[in-house]
Amino acid sequence: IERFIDEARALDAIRHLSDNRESRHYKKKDMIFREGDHPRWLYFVEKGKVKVFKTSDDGRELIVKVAQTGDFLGFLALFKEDSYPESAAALEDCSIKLVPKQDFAALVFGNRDVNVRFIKMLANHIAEREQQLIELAYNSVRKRVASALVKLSVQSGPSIHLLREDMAALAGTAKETLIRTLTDFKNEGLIEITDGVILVISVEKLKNLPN
Amino acid sequence: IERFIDEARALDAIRHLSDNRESRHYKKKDMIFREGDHPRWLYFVEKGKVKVFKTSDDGRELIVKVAQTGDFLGFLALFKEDSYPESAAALEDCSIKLVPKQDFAALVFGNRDVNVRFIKMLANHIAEREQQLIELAYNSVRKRVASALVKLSVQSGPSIHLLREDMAALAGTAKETLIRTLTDFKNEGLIEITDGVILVISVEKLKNLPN
DNA sequence: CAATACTGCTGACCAAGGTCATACGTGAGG
DNA sequence: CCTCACGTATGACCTTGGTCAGCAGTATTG
Repeated sequence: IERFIDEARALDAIRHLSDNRESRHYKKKDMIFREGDHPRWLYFVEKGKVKVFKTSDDGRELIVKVAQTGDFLGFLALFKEDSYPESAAALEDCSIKLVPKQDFAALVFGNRDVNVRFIKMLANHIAEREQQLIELAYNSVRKRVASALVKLSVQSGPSIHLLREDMAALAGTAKETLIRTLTDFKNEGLIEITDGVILVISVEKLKNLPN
Repeated sequence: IERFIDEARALDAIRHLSDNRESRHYKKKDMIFREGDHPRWLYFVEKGKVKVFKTSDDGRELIVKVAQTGDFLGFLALFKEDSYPESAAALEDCSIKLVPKQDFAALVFGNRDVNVRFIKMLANHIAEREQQLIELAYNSVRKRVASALVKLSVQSGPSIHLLREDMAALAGTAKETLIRTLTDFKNEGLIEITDGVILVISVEKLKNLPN
């Protein structure tokens, strides 16, 4: 399959996609799009962190992904052609570029390198979601919280600045249970907490948690 | 995006992909491929039902999808280019055609209609998995079992012939709990059970279960 | 034909974790 | 300056559902 793609060329084309677009500013907690909305743009995160989440019937949130600088949002709806299957909101102040969906589609279908790259990205997303599925199904809250901490620290460094409510939504548990688990980890020396900001001490131990 | 695709032509090309391939026979419970295996073929289900599942660290199964006649299996690994992120096994005797992965790749990247169709399919898969994610995270076992029954009856009729163990793996719960939930549903008149075969009586009530 | 799986089902028990209530500290606004 | 909103933290309680055990019925094997 490698013969189908020039990785560098693809990334280049994708990067140019967001050039010269008007960028919009969102403040912490602002909604970017809502489950059910009709898609008009593809969103490119220029700066800041964004949560992508689904809401259950009784209003509880599950964060499916934390996107940040360089990530695209909302590409799913472009191919379902009806409405977003998820919502997105700013976790901190951020600036986001809006790419008209036609431009994105034209690039994906007009440029073979981008096309292959995009398919790979979709395939990775599926694999990622399936991994989350077994974890949610059969792992204890303790392991899920640990896994969330590891993911966060891998993608944006050991210092994690997130609302407890959002961390809970990321681990798929209740806020109180998350807090208790964090204090456990603190007492076990796996993390430190100062002014609500979590500092991951031992990624390795968090990864290889028993039970 | 519709301007990019001729739906009928795509389906036609895809159907031809599996023509003139040697078909292999699997008996109930035979493994088709294992998580971690290296992919060589794409699998096309000619006849029978197949479970696609992941296994947790402690050996418990979560069925991610029940595939059947007309479905393709194992396409994920073709684009991750390393190994299957899931396993597949026959739920009943079935015959499956093996398509060399190069042929599939050539079709996907050589035929625009198929390309668009395939991307849509991947996008739908992601949306589907995300739906499963919130359900697993925040719905009671009762609702998850109901949802599994609905999905199964929608895709292959009201009469469900599955091992309790597999139904449990589909709902992400323990075998015993699944059985208890089924007898509840039976007592409430939502399903009937004769010789272990489940007959769904009221899909609507199962869909709109409270709590 | 006996013996040993395998599958469906039920009971008893217990722990993980969700819910509700409350308290404390901090920052914003009147 | 007081009050209110918000975020973190902890305690008490109780439900959901997982685990272990046992049993009956049927299929499979030597």
